[in-house]
Amino acid sequence: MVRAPCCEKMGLKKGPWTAEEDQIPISYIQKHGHGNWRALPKQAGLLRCGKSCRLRWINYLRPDIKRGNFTIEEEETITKLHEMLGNRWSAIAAKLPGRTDNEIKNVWHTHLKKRLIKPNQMNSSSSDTKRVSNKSKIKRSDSNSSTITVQSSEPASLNSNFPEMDTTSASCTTTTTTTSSEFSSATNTGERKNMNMMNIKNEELEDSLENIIDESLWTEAGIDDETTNMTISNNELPSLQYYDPVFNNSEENLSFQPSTNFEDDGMDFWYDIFIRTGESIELPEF
DNA sequence: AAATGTAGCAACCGCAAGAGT
DNA sequence: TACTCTTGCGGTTGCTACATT
Repeated sequence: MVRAPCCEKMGLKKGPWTAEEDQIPISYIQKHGHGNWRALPKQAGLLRCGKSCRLRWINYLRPDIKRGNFTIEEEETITKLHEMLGNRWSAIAAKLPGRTDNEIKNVWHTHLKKRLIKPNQMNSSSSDTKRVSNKSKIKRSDSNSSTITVQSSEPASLNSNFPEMDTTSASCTTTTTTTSSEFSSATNTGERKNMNMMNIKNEELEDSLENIIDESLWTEAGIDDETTNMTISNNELPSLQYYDPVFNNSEENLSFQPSTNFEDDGMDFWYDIFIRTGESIELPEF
């Protein structure tokens, strides 16, 4: 199939829409609807391509568009849905009435992603906050005592698994940030409102970890099945203490207990977070 | 005050899927 | 079945406003 000539070659306008231009598709669609986007600008007398009209309508002119900043609830929804669906913006937008995929995509890239990545970016790319880690390790034990450890100072080799991520950040640590952020919010300053979310059953934990750290990551990292632990940095939450999540055998739930064992590098606080099911764990020596 | 850097957002581009012929 | 056309999606770009040096 021969590609249609671009807008400019057809003498059509590109770039930002004016208020006058906006009125044309609005009144046309009010009268006729938008059966055929390609035909719409011709019939409405607009020097734009159909694609541009469609985009303008969907992202801006639609009457049911919700204006204004995203609420905290909306942001939380986006974060959770993105965790489940990935970059399927239209699917995420479908769950947020009045919000467009483009808008959600922008919010994700400009706000939400940074919130999740920030701690680990410091870990991987900021020289003055870099923790000296003698080795990267990602290990997983058997299903009954699945201690997950991500301790990465060499994330570059993992980037191919997460092409959507900022190349300046560590894929490995970025991936685990989702988990660590949840831990942070669950344990920060005694605010335990998210604890229920983290009180997940063993299988769910396994499932969510499978989503967060897929098998190719383990392989790519050259990691075998042994022990695991996770290291994050966090100067966004200076009041956060070191928490040692200890699996509760009787309830088969994941729970957290504060620990006095934390490390101060001078610039940042660093936390090793252990996810473990089945039995209590021994903290390493720093 | 000017230059430079950064963030936010609207719009564009290329590709793929699905419908129609 | 093959081809054409349209639509929708996700990635990317470029403009503008604001912040910093």
